[in-house]
Amino acid sequence: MHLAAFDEDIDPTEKFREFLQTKGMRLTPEREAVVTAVYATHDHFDAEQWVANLSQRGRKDGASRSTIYRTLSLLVEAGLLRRVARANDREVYEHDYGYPQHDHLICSKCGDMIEFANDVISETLEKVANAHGFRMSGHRLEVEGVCAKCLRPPQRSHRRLDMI
Amino acid sequence: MHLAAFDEDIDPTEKFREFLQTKGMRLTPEREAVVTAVYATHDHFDAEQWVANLSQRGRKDGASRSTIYRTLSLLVEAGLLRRVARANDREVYEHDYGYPQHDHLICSKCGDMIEFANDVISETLEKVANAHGFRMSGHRLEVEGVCAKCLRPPQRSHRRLDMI
DNA sequence: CTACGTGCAAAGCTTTTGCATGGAA
DNA sequence: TTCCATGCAAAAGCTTTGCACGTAG
Repeated sequence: MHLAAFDEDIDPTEKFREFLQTKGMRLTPEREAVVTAVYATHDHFDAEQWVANLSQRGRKDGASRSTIYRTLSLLVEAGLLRRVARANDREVYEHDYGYPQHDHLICSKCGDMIEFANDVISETLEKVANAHGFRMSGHRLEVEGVCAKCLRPPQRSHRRLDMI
Repeated sequence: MHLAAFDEDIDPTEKFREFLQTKGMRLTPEREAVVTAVYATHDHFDAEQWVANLSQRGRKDGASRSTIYRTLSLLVEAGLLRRVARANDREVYEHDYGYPQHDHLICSKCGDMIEFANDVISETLEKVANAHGFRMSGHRLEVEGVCAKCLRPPQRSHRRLDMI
């Protein structure tokens, strides 16, 4: 699946530097540490996860809590990250650059977030927005329910239902 | 537009009382004050709005902050309310009983929430969920962007752009 | 030398909770 | 008398901010 387009082949750090430049800001070692860290894998994450990780490291390899929060906001502004849901009262982030648009099924039992891509939804939203003269810049769709894994009755203890 | 179905013709307070009974709880004057208040109009609202309003009133006509928060959660459980978005760091609620399913366009300029109903979206979500063996219980869809009103250049002060 | 950045600690906010008091059944 | 409820004040928990100090250009 190759969805890369126009500017999506330069790496996130570079894209971030460009964004910062347009705002008269610099790509500091701390900011770079944050981009590198969050782009190392395509997992969903929240701010505290990286605070725990990055605020321990040496000076030029990590960043403080304040800097992490400030940088995450900048990354969202830059179009590199997307605030995609909320779990345990924390904002959940994910990459918004270099990956195809998608939404999530969120399991209320185990918290798992299952990604799915569906063109019908985005097309429909376009139409609805147009019909209202609304200029859509993005959306956030959280589908709540129980995932297949959690629906399967526990294998260990049979007959558990009888206990209820 | 008459969408009322099976049990949707008894009033919210009564439905709440039934729900509470199944949990061995009572419909107190405080709880009743909350249901009545939030069901008086079909507007979107957040908890603090009603804290400001109801916590001022006399004993049996209002409710304290704690009771309001606790009651709102019960109303969500009961299927009477739905947490539909988040604005200014507050949970936004709306009726989930007696009104057809819908989602929202949220203007990032003025904060306005425009309701829209679209069957294609719910149908698509059903399909996606089924395909993943996911039992969907609901969803939350927030479409971000700028509404028609805010897109129109301000009429009052012409040439405002020159001032920037 | 001037502006931008960082880190720390404190503040800000919404929402939740512990606890003592009060009331319904 | 036994639970369920309320209200108050405090706690919790994430995120933001004021401020003093550094440092790049």
